[in-house]
Amino acid sequence: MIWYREHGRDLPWRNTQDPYVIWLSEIILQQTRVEQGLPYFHRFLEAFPIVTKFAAADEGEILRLWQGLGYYSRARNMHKAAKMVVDEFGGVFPQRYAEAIRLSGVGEYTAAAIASFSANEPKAVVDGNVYRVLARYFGIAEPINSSQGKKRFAKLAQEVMDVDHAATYNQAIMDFGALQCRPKRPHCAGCPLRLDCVAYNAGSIEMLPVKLKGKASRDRFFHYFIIRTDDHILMSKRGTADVWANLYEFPMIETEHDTPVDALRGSAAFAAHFQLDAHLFELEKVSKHVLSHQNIYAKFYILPDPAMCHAKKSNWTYHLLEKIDTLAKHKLIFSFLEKNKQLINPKI
DNA sequence: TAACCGTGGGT
DNA sequence: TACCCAAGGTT
Repeated sequence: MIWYREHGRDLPWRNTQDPYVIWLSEIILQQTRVEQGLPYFHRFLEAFPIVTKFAAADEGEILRLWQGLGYYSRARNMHKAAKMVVDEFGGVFPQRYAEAIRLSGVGEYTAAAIASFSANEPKAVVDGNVYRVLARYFGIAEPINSSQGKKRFAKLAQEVMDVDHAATYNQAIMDFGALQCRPKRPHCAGCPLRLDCVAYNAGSIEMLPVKLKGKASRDRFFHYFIIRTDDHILMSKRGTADVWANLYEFPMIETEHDTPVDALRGSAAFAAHFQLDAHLFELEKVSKHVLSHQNIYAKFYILPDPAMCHAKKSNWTYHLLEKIDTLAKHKLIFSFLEKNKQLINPKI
């Protein structure tokens, strides 16, 4: 397609038919901008040039490489998937849709991407770009995030795809959505499809696609405690049932409402872990972190005397100060560490 | 099936 | 500012 040759972006995973490399790039790019994902793609490919190396790594190393990308379940699912490739496919990464979709973290979109880009299997990709292009071109006002809408768009995408050029078609329609039929201020004036575009002719480009709104975010209040000896610092590994699963952070207490330090020190949760007369230095004002479905208000405190922490939870463990770089942490923590290096490393 | 899962950039 | 969006998937 001429348009693609002129405007398509030259990205490293486009010049390969290796399903492992395609899988790597597709998982990294889920809900992620190319500019943000690109360095991670290179980082992972360098650390794990083949899928068997990925499978052999430990989860901590993978999460550490993933640190900062968000949606950390993608990293854990990749590890599972790599092990599945070794155990169930003899270490040969599957190219077919029916096989790829069995892998953890690989859904319909990613399986279609792997199958079409690696083997030209005629499976249409349906991502945010495709929803937008189809909704506008065919003038479909059905919500793209309702279950019925998803089925309708998936069916339509498969019907209109060029089955003889699956890889090129899939790449092209996504590029078309990203660059030409973009969300805001699309380039309709010079669009080669505008004469047949239902939404363009109806003047409803800006209204499509339709997306149902989710419910509002909830507010959460996190209180983090910096507890260190001369050469160690107490860190806590998060559980699996909540945000930032399996990542490390400082020991913390969550409160139901915005809680001033004095009220915090009087709380049962505080008494469960700390001496009641423990000194507490408040470090920063509350910082707000907006996540997908929650607003997290975080405060940091220093507990100058580590002995005042008398009851450590089983997931609270001391780590050498010089080793905390090797722990996978979420953004709230590693950006705090970045801003407060002198607190953690007195040698600086 | 609707809720949940991060982070960053654009408007 | 507050919201939308970005190469989605799992439970």
